[in-house]
Amino acid sequence: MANQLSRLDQVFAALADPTRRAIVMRLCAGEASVGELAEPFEMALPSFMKHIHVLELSGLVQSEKSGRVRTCRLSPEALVGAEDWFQHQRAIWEARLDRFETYVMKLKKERAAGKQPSKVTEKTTYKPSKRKGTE
Amino acid sequence: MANQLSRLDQVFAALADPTRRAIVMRLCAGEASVGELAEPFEMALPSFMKHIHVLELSGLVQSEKSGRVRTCRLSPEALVGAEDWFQHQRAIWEARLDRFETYVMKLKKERAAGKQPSKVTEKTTYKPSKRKGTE
DNA sequence: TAATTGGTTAGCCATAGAGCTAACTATAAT
DNA sequence: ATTATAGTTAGCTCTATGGCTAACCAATTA
Repeated sequence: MANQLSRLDQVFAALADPTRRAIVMRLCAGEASVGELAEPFEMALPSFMKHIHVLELSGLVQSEKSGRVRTCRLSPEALVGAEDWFQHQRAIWEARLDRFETYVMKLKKERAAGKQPSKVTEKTTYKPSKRKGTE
Repeated sequence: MANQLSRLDQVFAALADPTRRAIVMRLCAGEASVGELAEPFEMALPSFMKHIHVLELSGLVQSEKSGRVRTCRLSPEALVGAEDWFQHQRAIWEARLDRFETYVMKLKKERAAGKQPSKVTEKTTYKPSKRKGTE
């Protein structure tokens, strides 16, 4: 489980490089040999191989050698895992937005009732009473 | 547009660090000051501030100083942008899977008709005729 | 006015990352 | 049996990253 976290480290680190993202994109369209993958890049093969290796370590790519050619394919679990992380964050984010909406609604009602909204200045746009409790 | 690509670099690089992912997760639950954000970490403040800075450069976080306290909030566009990247790859990946399904269907029909499937060995599971065309 | 708090700047260090060349291995092709 | 192809290994450079301490503002608070 703690291992899963470091797996996310590796996946995001792998995707932080444009060459590696291009490789992943290419592999989304179907498997390919190292040579085929390397062709569009002006990079020396050993440098390119390092990228392949990083992708394999991250779990994004699997490869298998048959004869003298190594064939690479996408291993989508890692990709999906990273996507899940975003969706999870968005869920939290949107839940907060919902709470914010209801908060704003309450403010509007208070203003409609002529009350002073309790200390909301321009700077502190959203300041829930117990900020510490949300961690 | 090429700038968008390097923006993805920065977003993924930012998210590759567990400290920074934790900060983003924390900010999903609502804005916070640098001090509040730093508190759970055993890191020296200047080190922590570097993480905040990386997050700001990536566009994931915005901050504003009022008095002597700097308040940070999530800036969700960058997050959504990265999520989009995954969804786009998955769309391509799934389209290919669909094509693969129809390919397998065709194979099955051929086998049912007693034909030899044209050169599909155990190793080359999916080998569309024109692989180069898919780039 | 003096002391505290909340960040910030500057500068150092150690490791990791991305690139290279050169030399090597093993499988195909001639 | 050579030669060519497809990767691989080893080892180097250079820069970026993540961490630290020490010293330094600039707002609050006492």
